[in-house]
Amino acid sequence: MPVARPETSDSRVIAHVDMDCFYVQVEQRKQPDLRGLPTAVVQYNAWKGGALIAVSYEARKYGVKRSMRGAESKEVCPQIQLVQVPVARGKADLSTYRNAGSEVVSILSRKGRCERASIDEVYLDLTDAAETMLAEAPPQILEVIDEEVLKSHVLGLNSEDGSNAKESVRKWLCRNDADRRDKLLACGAFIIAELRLQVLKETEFTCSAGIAHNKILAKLASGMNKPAQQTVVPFSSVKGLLDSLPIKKMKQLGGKLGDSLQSDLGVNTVGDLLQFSEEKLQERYGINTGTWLWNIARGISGDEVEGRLLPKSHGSGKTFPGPQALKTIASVQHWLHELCEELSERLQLDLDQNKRIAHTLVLHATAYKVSDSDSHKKFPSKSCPLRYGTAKIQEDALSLFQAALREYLGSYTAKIQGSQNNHWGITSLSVSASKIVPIPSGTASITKYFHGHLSCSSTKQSQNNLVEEGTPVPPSGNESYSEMNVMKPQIEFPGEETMIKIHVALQKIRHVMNSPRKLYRYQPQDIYVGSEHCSGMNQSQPMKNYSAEEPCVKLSMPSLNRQEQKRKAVKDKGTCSILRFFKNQDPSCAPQKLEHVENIEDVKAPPLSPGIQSRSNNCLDHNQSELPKERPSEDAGDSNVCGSFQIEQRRGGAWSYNIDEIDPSVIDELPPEIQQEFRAWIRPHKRHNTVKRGSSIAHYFLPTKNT
DNA sequence: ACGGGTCCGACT
DNA sequence: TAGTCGGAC
Repeated sequence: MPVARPETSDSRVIAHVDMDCFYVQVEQRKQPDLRGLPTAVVQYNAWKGGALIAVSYEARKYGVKRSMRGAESKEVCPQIQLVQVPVARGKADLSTYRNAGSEVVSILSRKGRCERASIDEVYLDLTDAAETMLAEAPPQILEVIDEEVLKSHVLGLNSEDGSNAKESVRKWLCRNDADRRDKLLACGAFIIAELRLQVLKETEFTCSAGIAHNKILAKLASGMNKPAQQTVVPFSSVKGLLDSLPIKKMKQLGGKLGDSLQSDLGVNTVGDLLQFSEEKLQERYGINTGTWLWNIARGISGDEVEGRLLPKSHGSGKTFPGPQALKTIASVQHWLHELCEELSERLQLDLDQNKRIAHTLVLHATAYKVSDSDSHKKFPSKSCPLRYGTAKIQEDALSLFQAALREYLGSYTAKIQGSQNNHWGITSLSVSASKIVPIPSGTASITKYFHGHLSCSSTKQSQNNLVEEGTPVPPSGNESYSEMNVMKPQIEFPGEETMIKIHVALQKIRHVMNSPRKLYRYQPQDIYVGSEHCSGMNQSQPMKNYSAEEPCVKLSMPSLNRQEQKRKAVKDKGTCSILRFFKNQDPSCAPQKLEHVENIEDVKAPPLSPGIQSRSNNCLDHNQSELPKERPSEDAGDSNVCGSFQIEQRRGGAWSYNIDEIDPSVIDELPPEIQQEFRAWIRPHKRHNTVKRGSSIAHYFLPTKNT
């Protein structure tokens, strides 16, 4: 449960963007003939036409639902087009959808801090962008307002149905006497409309969005008008919205907690929660959940947009329902091999593209067992340090499985392994990789080291230059990789093996030194400090309070000043409206190659100053890490790169990270300047509260909760 | 005997 | 910490 920040006057601008039936859209882009037709994506066509995992809005009109079987959907909608999920290694392969999701994230992350919430959803913190717009180009001064903005739904606006809806939206957007918080939301609506249009132009995907003062309300709103629409929740509409909102509609309350609220407390709407004191809720649901509920009832949530563009883990799994259950070790091994191969491939991609390393391998399975006293026992999960290389992962996964199976079967040990057994069956298997952290390129000496190989002599100076051109560096010295990427194209790596040694060794040190992030629970008299206790060396947490003079945001906003100019540029293609965008596309045509569509940056942001301009192109500052870059053309198999991992791992007694276990000889092999930094890391570090809070400390102060 | 395959976060 | 569990898409 996210920490709720009891900020009653939250003036952030948060957006939630939700792709419309995303998998369907991905398939429709691949196969444009399917556009406009009732379509669904199914996987595993074998049994009853496969299971639907995404349904187009055309198909939904016929009553087709997710979780129908393909055959079932044909019954209610005979003309439905069913597209199969790609299969690789005998299992569903979602990589095309993951990649499509990344395309979207890379666009949405241009205007502010961006959090990849799932394969097809993101949160954006547009506060700074909206502030800037309000200061420099508030809606009132705009002569022309984009169609897409006028089509926003504004909750609580009395004429939502009237024919003059657009006119009333326009009035709301431009109200001069409005609450400042609502003015900011209005700016957010402009920014989001533009981003959604940009997504459409560059990817052909439509999405819906919600704009509100916090994540949970934005999320709620984004689902209210779909597809291809956006919904704003003005501050003054929150109470009215929540009063009548069925409790289970709220994120996090759709499951057992929502059930309990209904049956145990008789709470049917979010508004009903208002009757209960915080203490009462805490008493029943615990201190965290209780406080969270109390706040949610009031539309309050301090959950922050994280600034993370990449997933935190990778997994690959498959179910083997009923009769297909695996009953021999050999078959388990076979499937583990398939799953591990996929996982390994994705890990290798992540390493190549994002310079990240996963540290933990986890095996999950479900199983059944016949006639045993505790046949209901769950199959335990097992994990171990992750060694790179497909074969290693396969080997380790199998060991984990066997350990888990022994535990699962208990005293009841199976003797026969070769052939069928009658005691147990495996109904699902999955392997996943977690604790994925960037390889440490941010530390000064390593950056220097790289830079040295770029034939820049003065290391200190070059470091500074890099920092200036790259991303603002959080004081903790672990940041995103913009700087690496800046130089990447030219780098001759100084021997990949050496580098990997450095990385792994540094990772271990960090691993040891990182204390787990503590949940900071709000107490009324407290100052809010988020969850930032020990962000020091953690995987770069974004600065929550990056300074107001972020060049990136500043720069992108003048584009809104040039609203009209931009309109003209776009107008040539017809209109800004998303619906009209599609009308203008000849459905019989092959999809346009969008790579060649003119970059809107060029249209809207004529060069200001060269230095700044280049920054705006690299506008990832709010975000922890970069999106995957183009796939390197060279094949990324299990290369020699992995070899050095293993050497290193073996020497250290690889099964637990202990700082004492780091082989000093590894360090000795490193270049001198890195050695030095290394030893500094090993020494007790004092980076506790050096986190720069920036000028807006006030941001962290809370009004005392009244009443 | 499940929508399947993944992700995430809290709790202990 | 590793492992479990719940929730969501």
